[in-house]
Amino acid sequence: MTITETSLSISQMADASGLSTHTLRYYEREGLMLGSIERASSTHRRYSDGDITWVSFLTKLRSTGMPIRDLKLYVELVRAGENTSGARLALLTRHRESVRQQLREVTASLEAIDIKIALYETTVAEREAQQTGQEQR
Amino acid sequence: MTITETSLSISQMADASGLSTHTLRYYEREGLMLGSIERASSTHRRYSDGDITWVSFLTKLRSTGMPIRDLKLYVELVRAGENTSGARLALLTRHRESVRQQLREVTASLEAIDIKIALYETTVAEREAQQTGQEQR
DNA sequence: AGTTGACTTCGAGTGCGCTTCAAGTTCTAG
DNA sequence: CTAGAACTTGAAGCGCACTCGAAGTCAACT
Repeated sequence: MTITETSLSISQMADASGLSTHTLRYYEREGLMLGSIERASSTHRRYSDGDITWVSFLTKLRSTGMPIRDLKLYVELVRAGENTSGARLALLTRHRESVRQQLREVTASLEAIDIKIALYETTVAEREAQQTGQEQR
Repeated sequence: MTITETSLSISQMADASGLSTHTLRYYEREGLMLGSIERASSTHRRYSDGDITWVSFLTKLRSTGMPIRDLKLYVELVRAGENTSGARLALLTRHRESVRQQLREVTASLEAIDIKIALYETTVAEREAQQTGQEQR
């Protein structure tokens, strides 16, 4: 049984996560990483499997609109240990509700845009038909 | 038959649109209004029915993430007249695709968050069960 | 006519999330 | 061993979309 321990350089991590190296360092500076990143050469970062998983979850929270401020709260709870699971659950549940609300709003606005598009489609089709008629004259 | 011509002050418009009076003036400054807003007292704005409809559509575009820059392009097309309907259709269609993409991404991230929440729910339930057990001792 | 509150302009300020810069250090390939 | 690419830090800068402040004008009520 071989355990494959992945360890990525910052640019590999950037590729893997879709974040820039700048953003990865920024997140670390902001205290969004669980612990301190291992340093292979005592200066160059090496990202572990755990780091990859963690950053991946951070991006899920970010892409659903959670502000950095709240990410900080969440990471602090995780660092504080198992007895904060209630608080973490509360935080995530609250966030989920806001995401759902956001989805409802975007979907509703999208419907209005759909209607507008449909309108333009008929307008454009009519204009094209008219132009074809002119060509026949 | 009575035609009810609505005409709102800026603060009424703010209430009606959900935007602040600051934002309404800002939009106007940025050239996002179709024409110039009527001035009742030659200084105080009066928003017409048409203005209300227009701002309402602007907010649909904004709430789906269209940047101000693109709103400007759109309003310029509308101002330029009927023969830009093809370009407007293209702009809106492109935006719709980006909104759909955005919805897909958020939905996917939300699923990951759902899974995490489910995990915490069992953890919290277990901790509570354990605590109850301790109380019984 | 006076007071209070809503309105005006224009420029500056804010918060967010990166992003870039500068100057130096370290790794890697030949 | 050396050249060049990749990495390091800390601070400054940027783009976006508002948001606020100051100083003054106008409206509506008593």
